[in-house]
Amino acid sequence: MVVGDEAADRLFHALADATRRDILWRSVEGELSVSRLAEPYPMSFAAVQKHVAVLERAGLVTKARRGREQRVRTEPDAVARARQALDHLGSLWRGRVDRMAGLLAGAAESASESTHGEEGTERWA
Amino acid sequence: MVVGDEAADRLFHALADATRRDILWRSVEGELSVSRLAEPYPMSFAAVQKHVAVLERAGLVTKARRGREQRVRTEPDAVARARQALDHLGSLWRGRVDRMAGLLAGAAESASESTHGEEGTERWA
DNA sequence: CTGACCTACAACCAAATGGTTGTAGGTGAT
DNA sequence: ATCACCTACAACCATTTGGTTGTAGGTCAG
Repeated sequence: MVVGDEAADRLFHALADATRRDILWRSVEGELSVSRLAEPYPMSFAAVQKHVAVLERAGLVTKARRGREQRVRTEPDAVARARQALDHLGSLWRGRVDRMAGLLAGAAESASESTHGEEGTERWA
Repeated sequence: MVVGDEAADRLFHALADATRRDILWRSVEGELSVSRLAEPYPMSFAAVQKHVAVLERAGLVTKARRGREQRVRTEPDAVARARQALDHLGSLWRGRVDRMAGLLAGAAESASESTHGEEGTERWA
């Protein structure tokens, strides 16, 4: 593990399963109990429980006791973090294109710091 | 697999590993050969080869023969797709908040189609 | 042609994943 | 108190994953 970002590992891993994404989708629309969430899926309740646990460890959802059931709520900050990561990747790519365009154009503005490298910035914000 | 979106599975799974993210990051900055990419990591060349294969199956990178080596290039469209997916999730969440705010405010603009449900839209675009 | 290098792929292995069933602890209603 | 329900968690199993080594095919330089 060269870059060692456990949080991003958990985040993307949690998103890398259709059932979990579906759970997340449905949790966005309203807080549901775990058993209510489990109903549509062709698997045991325990399996869904595990999926929710994965989402929870990734910080994508939180559980809150509401009487005897436990309601699952999405945590939008985590989603925003994942988006930010991909945004950053996109900006890197755009930066590369800009740099190449700059080379082709003859490197007019050589003093610009935005193309300097940016090695010090955190990779995942 | 309730929603059955294999592409999203592969996409997020590919992103769910620090080494693969690092490879992707470095590939954005410039096309490198597989062996050049493999150099920094404390694992065998074959292991890195497998990581690149995972990124390739996810559509995140493509390989192009350049003489005897094979240069790895990032495919920005796939990154954009992943971002779109998370954007959609974010917009769903925002929509829910708006809907709740609307309920609290007394549902002034009831004719708005933006809060109607949107069940027909593809989940991953 | 030979040797060095880059790549591809198979075989194998330990560990993690995704699923199951079973058991047990709380909570609410009767 | 009892019953029904929701949840948590352990034990277990098949498959996948991430890593290894080894073998083999191309491609460039000498």
